[in-house]
Amino acid sequence: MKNRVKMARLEKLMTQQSLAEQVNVTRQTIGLIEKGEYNPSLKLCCNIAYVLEKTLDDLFWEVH
Amino acid sequence: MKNRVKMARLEKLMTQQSLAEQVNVTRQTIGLIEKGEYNPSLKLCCNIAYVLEKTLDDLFWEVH
DNA sequence: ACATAAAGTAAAATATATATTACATATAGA
DNA sequence: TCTATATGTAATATATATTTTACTTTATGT
Repeated sequence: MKNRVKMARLEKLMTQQSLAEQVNVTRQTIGLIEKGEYNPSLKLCCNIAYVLEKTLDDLFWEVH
Repeated sequence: MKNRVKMARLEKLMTQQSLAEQVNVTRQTIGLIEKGEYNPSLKLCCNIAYVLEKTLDDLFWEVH
């Protein structure tokens, strides 16, 4: 579950904590998603994408 | 969690059962996802998109 | 050197996605 | 009418995402 969340977050100069608050999860959840160790829910992915002003494909899609 | 899975599946003349088998979940899971009653995992969304030859955005993204 | 913010990490608890089993309904074909 | 296929739906069980709490590390500023 590699993704581009961390890059997109840093581009917006946003901390894990503030991203977490805006999408209503804990800092730990964001950390694990960025590390690729979680398989997050679609709803959470959408919320993250929305806050970071990206789309699902931008952050999570990879051509097989 | 509205989405366009059912449309994409029908376009490929594929049954819930066969889609389910190709992404390794049960028929019921596909049915509930199509109804929008589940909040599927990212991994499952990616697998569905891959089998249906779509991207995440094609099937699951909606502009807020 | 000290303090603070940000991030890494881990164990246990909780919430929920998904599986399993089972039964019902609708439709199309023989 | 009978049969088979596809789908809808529900209850219970299981796997796992996410929370909670807590400790640690790293960097930055004073």
